[in-house]
Amino acid sequence: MARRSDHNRSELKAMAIEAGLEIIINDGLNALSTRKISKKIGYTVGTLYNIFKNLDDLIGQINLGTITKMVKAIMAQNSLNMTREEELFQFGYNYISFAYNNFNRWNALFLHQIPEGSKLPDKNFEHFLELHSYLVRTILKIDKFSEDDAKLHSKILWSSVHGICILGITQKIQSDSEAHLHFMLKSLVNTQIIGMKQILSKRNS
Amino acid sequence: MARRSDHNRSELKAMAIEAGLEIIINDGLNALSTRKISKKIGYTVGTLYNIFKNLDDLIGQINLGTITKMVKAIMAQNSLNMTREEELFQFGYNYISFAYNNFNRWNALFLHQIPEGSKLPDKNFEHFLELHSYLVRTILKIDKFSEDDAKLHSKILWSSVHGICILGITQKIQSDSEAHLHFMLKSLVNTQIIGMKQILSKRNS
DNA sequence: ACCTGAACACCGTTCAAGT
DNA sequence: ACCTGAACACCGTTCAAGT
Repeated sequence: MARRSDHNRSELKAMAIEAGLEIIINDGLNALSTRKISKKIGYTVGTLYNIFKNLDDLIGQINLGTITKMVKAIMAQNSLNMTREEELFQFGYNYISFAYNNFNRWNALFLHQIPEGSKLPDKNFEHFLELHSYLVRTILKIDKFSEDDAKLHSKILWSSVHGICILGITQKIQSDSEAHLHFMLKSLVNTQIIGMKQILSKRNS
Repeated sequence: MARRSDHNRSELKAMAIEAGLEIIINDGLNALSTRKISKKIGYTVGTLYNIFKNLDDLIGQINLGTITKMVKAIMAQNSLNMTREEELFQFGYNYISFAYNNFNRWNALFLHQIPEGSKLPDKNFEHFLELHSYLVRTILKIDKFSEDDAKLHSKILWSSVHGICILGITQKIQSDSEAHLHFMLKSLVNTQIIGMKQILSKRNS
């Protein structure tokens, strides 16, 4: 048997990614398996290995879609008539909202850790670059920061927002609602901006 | 066959936890299996199910040990001749150091997510309470914060430190060394403290 | 009471064999 | 060239049967 060719290579790929995504959304990354995907798309497991290197590769491609969607969602409702400070807050707000409303999908980005060898950064995360440089640009507009300072602060802010997000949503700090996460975020951004400005003005005096 | 009784219940429990911990430390949580543990301790899988409810339970007990060790490590070198600010920094420093130097073990705390049902907070994390309240007390000494403010800021600081830690160590933000994580931490704590004070003094004026 | 061995229903991955 | 089916080496969990 073989060579059904009901679907070409790229169709199969799209079907597999779609099917896998559905499983992740409904039951989380840990519920995902090659066998479930193949059953869903009506092909044998072997077929998946014609298209993907292995399960890690497949998950990576699913996650790439999530990252793309996330970048869009975060950039979407930004920067009309906002102060710089509001822009930073909005960024965090969007980050948290996406995570909260797409939890399994978002969580899969961080649960998926490629085995050992490659201590290289996950290629997928380079697609957040647009967001990173948006943050840097916004910080640069707030005050006379050096490029290095802005990069540093943007990484700190990004990480902090992520920390609130992951610990809050997975209930590792007491935090009862999305609203409360946004409240923490508000305070974080406020203190961070004020502190950044202060340090800068002290250094320059 | 059966009833070897070479080891009593609590010995078996300790052996299983020890064996499991070793696997996690060497190869990460994803490499852990009941079958590997049982082989290591020289008993059948079935035996593990006399002692633990299931694998999640077993992992939970391994993680409890990690949390205990982590709390000790963080509290150990604290608060002699330090300013409040230094104490906060030292807290984060210890947090990051522990994570960096016990990565697989520390990471297991966050990779292990209990299936679905219980949206209750992971009982294990209540053992961080000592650290949380230490943070709150330290913040209260920095300035005239209300109890609520101190709790809020301690949660934010904790989360932010965690965010730097997890994104830095797993290479999701560009950060090349433990030293650089400490550098980010330094900046975070500085800006956070200054910001907190400023907001407080503005509110009171 | 404690432990085993076998069973069940799952995994990821490979590959000879079919069309 | 594409797909299958079977195989291999693994999983978590249960439980009758032995001591």
